[in-house]
Amino acid sequence: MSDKKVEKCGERCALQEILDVIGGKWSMSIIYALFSGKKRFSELERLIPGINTRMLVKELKNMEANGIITREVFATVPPTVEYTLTTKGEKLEASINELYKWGMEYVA
Amino acid sequence: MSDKKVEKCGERCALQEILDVIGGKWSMSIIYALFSGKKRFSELERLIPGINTRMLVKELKNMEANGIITREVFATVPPTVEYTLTTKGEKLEASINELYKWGMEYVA
DNA sequence: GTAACCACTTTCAAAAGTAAAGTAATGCCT
DNA sequence: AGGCATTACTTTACTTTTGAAAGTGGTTAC
Repeated sequence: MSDKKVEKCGERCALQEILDVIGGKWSMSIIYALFSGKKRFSELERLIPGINTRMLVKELKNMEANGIITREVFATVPPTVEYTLTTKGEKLEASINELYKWGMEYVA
Repeated sequence: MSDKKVEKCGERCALQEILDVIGGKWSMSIIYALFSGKKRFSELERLIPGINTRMLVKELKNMEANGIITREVFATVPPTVEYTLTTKGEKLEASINELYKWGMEYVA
């Protein structure tokens, strides 16, 4: 009766968590961009070609809610916001690099 | 002017390829199910709770087009169709297992 | 004073996803 | 012989998500 989540869905639960974090169309690009250190909103926008503001905002919010990034606001002028990977986020590096290698190898 | 794809987008191209394959809402679940061997359409439907027929069809077609699964039809009655991972598909196992471990570790 | 910078928000159309029912060929049961 | 089940999908109608573009508000450089 304890260990709820693991007991309840185990494998599939992990899968759900993963998909919620990296399943989105842009999440992986964002995480990838953040591997090289914290970034401001506009930096991310420039680093990820094709993304639009709305989606970047949404994904960042989702990632913050999922605990894989932190958002820090600076009362500068103009205002500055920095996004950083948490430990949980950083731990995705191995997985994403693996996927990445696969992608590089299999681009037809 | 040659080596088009690599030259044109390099890193980002690999990312696109990856997302096209595992970025869809259900792709990873399907690939995961196929790691344990070929499956029929209805087996996949049963193995992946929550998916609907239309989406399963769509994802399978997409995966076939992406060369990560093969589709084999048997003229039995009722007809049987088997889906199998290609080598390209199988090569995703390491990456997905990595992600998987992450998911298991960080399910809050 | 007006144009630009930053980090968003809003609006609306388009694309993607979901649910549920339908299709065609056959076999099994009664 | 009629009806139901099985398999692998289609089709239709609908909801949700995403995308493109313009707008907001405070400040500062020109």
